[in-house]
Amino acid sequence: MTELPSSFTPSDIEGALYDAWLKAGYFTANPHSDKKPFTIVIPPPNVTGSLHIGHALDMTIQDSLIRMKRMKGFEALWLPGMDHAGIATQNVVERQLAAQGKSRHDLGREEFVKKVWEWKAESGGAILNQMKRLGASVDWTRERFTMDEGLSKAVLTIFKNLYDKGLIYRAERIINWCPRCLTALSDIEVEHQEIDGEFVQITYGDAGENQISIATTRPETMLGDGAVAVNPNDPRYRDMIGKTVRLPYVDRMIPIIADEIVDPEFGTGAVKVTAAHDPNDFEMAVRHNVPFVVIMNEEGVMAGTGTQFDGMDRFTARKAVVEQLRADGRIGWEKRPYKHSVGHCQRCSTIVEPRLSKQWFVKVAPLAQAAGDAVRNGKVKIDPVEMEPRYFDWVDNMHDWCISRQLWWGHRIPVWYGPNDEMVVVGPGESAPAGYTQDSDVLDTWFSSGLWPFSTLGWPEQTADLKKFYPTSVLVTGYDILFFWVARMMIMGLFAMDGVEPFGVIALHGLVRDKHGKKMSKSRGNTVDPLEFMDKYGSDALRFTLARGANPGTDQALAEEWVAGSRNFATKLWNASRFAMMNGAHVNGALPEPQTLNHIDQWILNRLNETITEVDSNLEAFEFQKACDAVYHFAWDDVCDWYLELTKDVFARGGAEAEATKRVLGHVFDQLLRLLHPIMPFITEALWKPLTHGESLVVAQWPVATPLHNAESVAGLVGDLQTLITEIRRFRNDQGIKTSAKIAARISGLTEGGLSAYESSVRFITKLEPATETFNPSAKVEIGRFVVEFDLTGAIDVGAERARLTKDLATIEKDKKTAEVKLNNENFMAKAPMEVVKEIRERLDFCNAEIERITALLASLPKA
RNA sequence: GUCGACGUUGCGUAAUGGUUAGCGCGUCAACUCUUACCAAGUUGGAAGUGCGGGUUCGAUUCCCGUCGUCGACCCCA
Repeated sequence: MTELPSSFTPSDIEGALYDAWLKAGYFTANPHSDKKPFTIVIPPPNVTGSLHIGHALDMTIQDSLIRMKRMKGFEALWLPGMDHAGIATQNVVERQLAAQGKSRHDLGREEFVKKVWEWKAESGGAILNQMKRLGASVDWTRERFTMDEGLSKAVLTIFKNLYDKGLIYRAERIINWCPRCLTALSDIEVEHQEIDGEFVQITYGDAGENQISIATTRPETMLGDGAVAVNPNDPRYRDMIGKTVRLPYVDRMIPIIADEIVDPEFGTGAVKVTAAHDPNDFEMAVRHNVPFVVIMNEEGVMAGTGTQFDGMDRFTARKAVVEQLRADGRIGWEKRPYKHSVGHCQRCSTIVEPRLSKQWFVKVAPLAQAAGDAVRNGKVKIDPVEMEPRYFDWVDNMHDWCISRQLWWGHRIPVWYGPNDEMVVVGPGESAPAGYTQDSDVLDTWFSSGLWPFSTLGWPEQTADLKKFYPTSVLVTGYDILFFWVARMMIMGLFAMDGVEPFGVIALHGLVRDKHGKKMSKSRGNTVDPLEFMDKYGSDALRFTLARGANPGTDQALAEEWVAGSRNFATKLWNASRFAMMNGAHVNGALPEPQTLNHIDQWILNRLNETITEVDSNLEAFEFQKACDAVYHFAWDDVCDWYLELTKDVFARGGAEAEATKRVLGHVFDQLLRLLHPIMPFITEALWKPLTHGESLVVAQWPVATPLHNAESVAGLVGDLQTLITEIRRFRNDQGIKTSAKIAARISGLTEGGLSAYESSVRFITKLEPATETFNPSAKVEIGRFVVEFDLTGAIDVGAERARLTKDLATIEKDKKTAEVKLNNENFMAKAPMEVVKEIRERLDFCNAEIERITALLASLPKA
């Protein structure tokens, strides 16, 4: 009945199955259906990106949820897309131009942007095809890009709305400036790194005038100083407050001011105030009316100081300034190297220059308040809850958000300036008055990706999609971007959608680390390529490995061996299904009434039900590891190792019992494959179709548990059967009897134990022949109420048997002692709960019985 | 600097105030047998709660300290 090849080759089936799914339109959501919606928007990967193992994990989780919900009858929408990644993308294209000896300025803005679109068409979005390899059941008909027309309109709309409400403003501030990318950066685009710098004491003022020593790590910025600050309570400097001191080289008199923020213990206790090149100094300058002196151009080159240092790069100038100071005897102590942490551009690692400039900002306080409240009042749940403090930490302490970028690739700020400094914000469909020119900057990419959960559904239009699928059900992402992106979506979603949250649950997972729990990085050389793993072991194996390692909010380790292990699981599943089908497993007609089935069939149905419950509840709770473990052990241990082995004897005997078992076997595999489908979509589909002749697992119904009445007694009976078989196997193993060797044995106690019907199965599995007339029992194993006597005709290894029994005895005696100590402890007896005391008493009784039994067995062994 | 997390067999992890601390990979041993599975499989085995103190009848679990690892945030010029 089946043509399944004898081994499983993932690459033979994956591509074809995915194409068939697409062709059938299974992933396309219908906004007009009566089904309840279940929506996930993909955290949009970068248009320049390619699939790394973190994406693979993120997508595996999302796909598993979506596929399960789809099977449960939800109108499931998983919406894919990408963001335009302003700086990263612009850098890629600029690098290409640089290779031809050109810069973007040679092309001009319009041509350059055209070039970027061309690049996107040619090489952007490689990751989308890689998602297909993974089996992602996303709705490709709804693929979105943050620079699309619709999403751009959303950006304009929200900009205007925020501006009109006074939540966007333009101001001159100190911002993080990258002198290489020539753009402003937000706080989160700056990475702090420890570097070896210098810390130098410098004396200001000439002999005969006021003099004061400051200390700095950035000597070159002295040229832009507007004041020197001291602590008002510092006795060393109290008399100097209010006086002025001469700043060398620029020959400017600057005041000595007093500010509490100055730490008398640090450095010299006197701080230079460079208002235009340091955020703290900026604050102080505002408090004390210190002038802002800009001493560098946008490329970080000294300019406008009127000194010999003009034209030098900031780091060259640093050396030159120190040399000059030293020559002039103004240097006191010098600490070099001086380790301190300095901000670097996330994209190009250039040291960030704090720079005074006019930028656009979002006033986040009221918005962040709402974003925090949505979680505080339970509208949005963060899973796991332990991650909540991190979220609050962030949203409750957010600085205003600098959203303008001096780039060409991105959404251009919709503000136009008139000839006399007039300013208008131009919304969608509006146009600027004649003679106005548009702001040349673009918006931060996060500004548009913050709109993702609703801009992708058509907002600001009131589309059917928006009505059906917003708010989205769950957002799945790594905890590492909880603040970067999630907080921004909360802010934007609550604002744009009148307080309706963008998602109900934020399900956070961890990072994928290497086998030893170390962070993967190119410099460490411990990165892994998900595509390579898919090639070698199949997508299902990679998905299963990732899902099986995923505990909410915690990092997971990954090693190639684990992926190979999952591949082995897939192979096992393949062969077990082949076995089932070869033996006539089917799903035709109703499942027989459980009470008409043999105990083994009843037992496996019950284990199936338990597994369904476990998998279902754990998937719903994002407990992927537990769900995977449950289905893995059911499939391998219960089904393959026990059930299939036990059916062999049933099939060999044939008859009505075998016919019933074929139906049960079909049902078990049918349901097992459904359960596993969200996590391993390909192999399950490939097996399920020939087994059931159904249309597709993608649209098959999710299993529902139907517990049996006598589950417990059946479980007890099969448990006894398993113990009996295991003990016989162990005996055979201890005795060094070959697996294939058949030996004669007499089994007693089966009738009393309720297992008389299974003697044939036991003998089949353990290769025991019935006792004949010449049977000569030479060894005995007691297993509870069962006794197995073997005819080994002198072949018994008494030493091995004695060693084993002695060891068992020691273990049980230790247990007995533990129990006795407790029971003899007056405090324990007085204070421990009754159930616990009862348990310990029963334990003691059990130990005594075991000791008696083992002792007797030892005594019965022939002397060595 | 501030805050946080974590320390369970060789490695990665799970659970738990009270029977015998579970699982995967690895490892050791034996086997590969009639109806599935040899880049595999079967069977059996060995091996673990960092250290010190406290609370408790009882701590791997709760508390404190310590050591170690990792992370986040911030920054003092």
